[in-house]
Amino acid sequence: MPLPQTEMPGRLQALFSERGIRMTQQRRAILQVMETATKHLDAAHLLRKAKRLDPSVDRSTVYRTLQLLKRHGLIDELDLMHIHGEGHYYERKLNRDHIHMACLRCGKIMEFVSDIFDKLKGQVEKDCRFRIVVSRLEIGGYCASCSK
Amino acid sequence: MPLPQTEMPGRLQALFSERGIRMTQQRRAILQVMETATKHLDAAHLLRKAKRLDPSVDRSTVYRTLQLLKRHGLIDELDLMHIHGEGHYYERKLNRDHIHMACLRCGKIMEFVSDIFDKLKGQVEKDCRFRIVVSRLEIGGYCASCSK
DNA sequence: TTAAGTGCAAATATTTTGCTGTCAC
DNA sequence: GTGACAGCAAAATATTTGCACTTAA
Repeated sequence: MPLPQTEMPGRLQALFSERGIRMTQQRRAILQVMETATKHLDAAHLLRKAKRLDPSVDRSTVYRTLQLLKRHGLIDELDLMHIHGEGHYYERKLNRDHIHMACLRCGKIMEFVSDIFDKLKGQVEKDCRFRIVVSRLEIGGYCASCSK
Repeated sequence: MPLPQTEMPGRLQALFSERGIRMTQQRRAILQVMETATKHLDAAHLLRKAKRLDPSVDRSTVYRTLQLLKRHGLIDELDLMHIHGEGHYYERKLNRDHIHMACLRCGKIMEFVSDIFDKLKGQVEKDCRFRIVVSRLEIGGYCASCSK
């Protein structure tokens, strides 16, 4: 039986103290941005938004906090087909994994949850005897409006 | 009915002339490395190997050729969970898409072909009315030997 | 012939690191 | 009090670009 792939939802700050991770003013700002973000953020955007909450936040603290969050499996790192440059995007990991689709024409990002995706991961765990920690399915192509 | 997702197999050089893409000594070297590679190469490895065939090959030509190959859908770009640094890996696109699994402990990269994966892509095309051009499923976790 | 491709060097973009001072616990 | 964390500046890594010269078709 595979372990659950994702974290329970909950406030990142609460998860930090549960795990005994030290909370700082800067981390609080960064976590708050991650929690309230409505779209996928790259490191530069995250920095800019966190600076609004706490101007002392430095770029390196953003990167160090992102590493911390990744290590704890609290966020996912995405490429989104590098639609805007070579950097990465980050999102809060929620209950259920989802697929990301990026429209190569209009740049829109769509998300999609699928039982078949879960089934596929189950197959990989079973057939390859591979214990999945993190998975990422990203698709590039043309959305309904752009392929009309 | 979705279009086929992948290129027919064939020598990259032949595909170039079919499409009227100009062939140069440097591109020939780079393509030959891509064609004969037994594992996933990053830009730096590709450059080093291409230089052995033609010492005049420059880093920028490698990047420009990679862009060309990507634009023509002849190669796939992978992250392989950034197991060694932040760069990308490249592989010849063959008949059938496959999943990449990277062991977070030993660094081994595994590939897996699955009908369920094809079915999942079919579902995305149908349910989201999204025309898929390129797709990438990368999984990080622990391989059979490492999770014993 | 000439548009496309190349090397070279420099620029850009992204991420990481060393160090010294500060703060959470 | 002390070990973990911070900012800052600089380095490291990865990729792109401008330009003048070269070459494939």
